[in-house]
Amino acid sequence: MTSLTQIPVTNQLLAQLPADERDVFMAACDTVELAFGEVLVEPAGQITHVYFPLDGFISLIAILVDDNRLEVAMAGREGMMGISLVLGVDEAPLSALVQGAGSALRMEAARFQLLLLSSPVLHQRLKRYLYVMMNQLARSSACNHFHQVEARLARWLLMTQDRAGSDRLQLTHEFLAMMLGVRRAGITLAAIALQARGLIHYHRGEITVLDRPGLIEASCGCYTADRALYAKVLAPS
Amino acid sequence: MTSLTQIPVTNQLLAQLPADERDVFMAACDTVELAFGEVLVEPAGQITHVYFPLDGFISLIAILVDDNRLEVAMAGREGMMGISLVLGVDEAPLSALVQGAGSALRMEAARFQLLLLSSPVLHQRLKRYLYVMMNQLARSSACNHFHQVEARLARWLLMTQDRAGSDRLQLTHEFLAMMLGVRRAGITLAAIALQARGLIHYHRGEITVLDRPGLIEASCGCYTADRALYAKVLAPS
DNA sequence: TGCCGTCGGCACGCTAGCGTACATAACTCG
DNA sequence: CGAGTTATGTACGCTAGCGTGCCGACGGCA
Repeated sequence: MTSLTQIPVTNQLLAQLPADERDVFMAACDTVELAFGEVLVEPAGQITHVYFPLDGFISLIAILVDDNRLEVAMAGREGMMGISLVLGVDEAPLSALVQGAGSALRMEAARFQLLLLSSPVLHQRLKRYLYVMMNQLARSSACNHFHQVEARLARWLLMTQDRAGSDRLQLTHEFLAMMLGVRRAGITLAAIALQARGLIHYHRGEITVLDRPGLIEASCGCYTADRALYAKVLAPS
Repeated sequence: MTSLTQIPVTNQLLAQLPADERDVFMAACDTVELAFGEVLVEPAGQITHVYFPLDGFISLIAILVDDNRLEVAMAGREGMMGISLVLGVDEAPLSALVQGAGSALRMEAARFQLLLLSSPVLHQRLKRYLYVMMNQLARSSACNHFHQVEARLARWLLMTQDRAGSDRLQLTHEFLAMMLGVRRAGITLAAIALQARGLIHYHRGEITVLDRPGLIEASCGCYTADRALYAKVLAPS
């Protein structure tokens, strides 16, 4: 637990709350560091805390009964982890893996559910976030099915860059392969192609985004569509 | 055209409500017939009504900006259409296509949102339904990515049979291809394989399920997983 | 009875991505 | 510096599914 004063509240779900609601809410949070690779919750496990990332970010991963796994969503400073509690269910549907180290605001689950009752603006905002997530899940479903690895990789890098807030991403091909549900060798080929086009540069576990507009063009429209929906539904009112 | 059993004309989201809540709710509904092929709402369109299917059922289809489309969920008598309103958003995220003709209870959107405020049990139940849907979306995402057409077809037939309440399904290969996001020829091959194993029989637009346990075995575990989650989260309390 | 639209079987070459395996290169740490 | 570990490049044959097109069979309807 560290002091709140160090880090500005950059979580976009909390940033625009009315001052009174936000103060009460923040006072009930503590700030924690998320370590890369940390597993915050396993599927069917109990959600003990909610997390509002500040500069860390989290991959939400579906695990099938045959143990195939695929990243289905990401939660960074635009979102939160533990959204199921808004629906009154404290069982985690997905695995949550810290993908970018950094800080997050954390609150105990029971306290969160209580506070929600007296925070109408936050509550409404989280419901809208849930709506966006459902859409993104649906879109990802089709995207993963139809689009090629290179375009999906481009999309994924853009999503990660947004949440990392940096053009340098700590990512190995191996890790990317897990996220996209493809072979490591498949990522290597796609990465080579993106690098040859001057869109990224990478070297031993670090990928640098060189040409963001170019990367957007190389990605499928799903990246832009997701962003547009988020902006529309969660615009500051 | 008959089923093995008489269909109970009840929607499972409404069936177990306390009598007072249910009576109020039902009184505000009217019963409508859903015609096969009818499009209840287009993505980005406004949700004007919610539907609680009785023996009809609806496919929810994601449409990408490049016009690829894929069924991502189904709503039959176990569910509803228009769930976004529970989140306070009256814009449809997905296309809703009537896939099985039949009846449904319908209510105007504004009235639904009002009634929700005075129906705590229904409200809680619908939030739980939303939780199940999110899970199913996530699972489908991975399923569509990893599993083969034959297994996915088996899963899809089982899901459809549950909602149709009959072992005879009106389905062409063409239609199935659209739902699963594959070629018509791909469905033909998968259907031939399932028929050769004695699990189904089909003939010009009608598929009969012959061996349900066998079909479950031929499907990926995703069918069973979805059912188990629904049963757990939406069990009669 | 014959016509025609719909439905399903099948075949062709093609491509993306698979599973696997091995080689090199770059860092880490003793 | 040298040994071990990690990250990436690449190659092989293989498979599922693609896009397309054609054909026959069925069945509704005149």
